[in-house]
Amino acid sequence: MARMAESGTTPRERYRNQVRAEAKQLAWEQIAADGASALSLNAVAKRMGMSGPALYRYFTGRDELITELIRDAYRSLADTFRDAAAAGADLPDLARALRRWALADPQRYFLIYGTPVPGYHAPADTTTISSEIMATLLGVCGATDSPAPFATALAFWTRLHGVLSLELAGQFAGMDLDPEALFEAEIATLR
Amino acid sequence: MARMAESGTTPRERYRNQVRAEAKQLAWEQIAADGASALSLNAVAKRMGMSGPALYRYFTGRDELITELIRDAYRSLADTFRDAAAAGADLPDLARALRRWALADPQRYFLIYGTPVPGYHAPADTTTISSEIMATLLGVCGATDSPAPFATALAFWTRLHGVLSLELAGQFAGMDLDPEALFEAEIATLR
DNA sequence: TCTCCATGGTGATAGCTTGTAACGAACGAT
DNA sequence: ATCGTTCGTTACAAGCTATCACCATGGAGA
Repeated sequence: MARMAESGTTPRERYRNQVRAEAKQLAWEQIAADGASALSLNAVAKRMGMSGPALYRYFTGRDELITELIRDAYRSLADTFRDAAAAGADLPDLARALRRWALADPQRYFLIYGTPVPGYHAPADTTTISSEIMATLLGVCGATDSPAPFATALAFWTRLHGVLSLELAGQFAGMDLDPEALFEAEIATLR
Repeated sequence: MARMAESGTTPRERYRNQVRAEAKQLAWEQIAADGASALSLNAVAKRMGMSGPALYRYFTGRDELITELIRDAYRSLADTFRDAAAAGADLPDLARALRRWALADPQRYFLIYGTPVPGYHAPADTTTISSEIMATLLGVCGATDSPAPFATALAFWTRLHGVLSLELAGQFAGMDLDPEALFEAEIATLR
């Protein structure tokens, strides 16, 4: 075993990472189609051309795969926020970036902010990324010299999650509403 | 077959309703403990002392049981709102009644306003009850002579759902926050 | 180059789930 | 008392998670 520069550049590890990545990709598709509760390791494995238990060489079980997806979702949102902030976004810009990110894959949003599973406890590093997200948000609130940055950040979080999650859940369906206008209206309340 | 006054007062129907009610009760307990996705017809049946497939005489399948629970949840919330409104509640009172109702059984709240299952389509009568809930809310908004009742009702819905769902999901866990104070602060924004 | 072992893939198996089918018992209406 | 609907049972198919034993392969070192 050559230990090899510690970054996974061993041919074996490269292949391993490739398989894991492909599995996660298919898992995302399955989740987008039928929701997280319908995610099946077996189905993913078969779609990859290998038989059931093979995937257990790559993930200890269904839980680890889902946890990995949750981690990726957090990471993706954190990156989106970081990029927006780095580009000099103000609060409305950040809000719209959030909505775009959520609309791109609603189930990904719900994986983070949706109905919690009573038994599940998020691993430490996801809560770390969560803090990173809040920190970025707080930074933008501070840069916009709002009177109370922390209160503004909280309002950003709770109010935008309110409209956004209801929109994504399709709760505005029947009633004749424009979700985007509603979202913009909530943005306008943030100071 | 005696057709009997059309209300289920036939001994057979009484028993049937009883079994259905007990099954739903156990289902609620199971959902409160492990979430809706972990609801198992089999487990409910066994807990009732009867063997697996017996429950299929009472529910066409898992979906019908869950749909029934969703219906009951809507009904319960509609009643809570109706009672509050009848007791002359103003907007803050109604908001606090909502929070109490949600905290009493978070999974019941999420059954209505939580992560949607991509395939599932709610039956017509639940959307009817949903409208009833919105109507009650709109009525209270009108009675409090707010400038724009509909806009106020919408803000009530989206903002309170925002804080409440994050609280119920445990998203405020790590950070040193008082959910009730946060909820009250959002109430104060409703005019 | 050859050996050898960790790695990866397979089928078999246990135990759970949803649901259907076939059979027998019980209950109630006539 | 009879007779048919309803109810509960066991048996079964198909799917899932997850573990196991076994076999092939590929890369690291001699």
